Amino acid sequence: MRRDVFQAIADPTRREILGMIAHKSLNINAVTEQFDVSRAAIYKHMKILTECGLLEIKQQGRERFCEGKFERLNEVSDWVAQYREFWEARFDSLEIYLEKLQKEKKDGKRKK
Amino acid sequence: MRRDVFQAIADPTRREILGMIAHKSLNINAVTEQFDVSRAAIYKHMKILTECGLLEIKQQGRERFCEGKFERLNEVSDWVAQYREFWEARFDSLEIYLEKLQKEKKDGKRKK
DNA sequence: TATATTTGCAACCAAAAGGTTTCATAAATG
DNA sequence: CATTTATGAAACCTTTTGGTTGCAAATATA
Repeated sequence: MRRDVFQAIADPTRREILGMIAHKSLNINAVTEQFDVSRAAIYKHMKILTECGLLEIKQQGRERFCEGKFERLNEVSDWVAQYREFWEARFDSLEIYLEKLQKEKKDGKRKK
Repeated sequence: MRRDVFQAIADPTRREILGMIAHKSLNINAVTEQFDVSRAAIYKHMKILTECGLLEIKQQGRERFCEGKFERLNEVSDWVAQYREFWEARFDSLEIYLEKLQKEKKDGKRKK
């Protein structure tokens, strides 16, 4: 069975899971509650995410907390980047976009 | 059937196809020659790429030339970008990376 | 200790994905 | 006009995917 990052993020449920645990690690039941599929289905998605390094599971008592590991997304980022020159406009404004992101980051920290 | 960019680029053959036609549009047979699957299989991949806007087919006589349309990759780019802060190191060096890219672009033009 | 909670995983299923062969059609060529 | 070339697409097949139910094991808790 193929198990790479591109395949992992192809499924919308898996992308949602990553979104949910990005800022706060959750146990498997907590994640399951957000969807209307069974725990087993969610568990399988998590296994796939784990197998390709996008998620890490840490046991704590009888619970398992899921934590996002986003480093591996650089594979996707790199792949997309090689085509960035083909949608030039966006490419040219990336520096501005970057500055905006940095600013937002600072503002976020201030609020906390 | 689901037909979004994430699903489209999940298949390695489809990613290869995009790579092949990025710089030079090719007809369907020319693309097929690069793989060891049937023309029909490649045609199906191309149909998927077309349906989600990553590829455009232009008829010219009895041939159809395939041309990459990479704008839609910004959907992927945006999705990944929201997690960039989680692999901080890369984020911090993005400006440098950008400069490098711009430089390479200029060098490329010079060579031609 | 008996019970409830949280999880791992097997067994099973329907639909989707990726592939094939085959045939039809349209355009270019001898 | 007959033939070759390039393609579109149907019919069919196998494997993968995403989902289910059910049960066992481990860890809290009453």
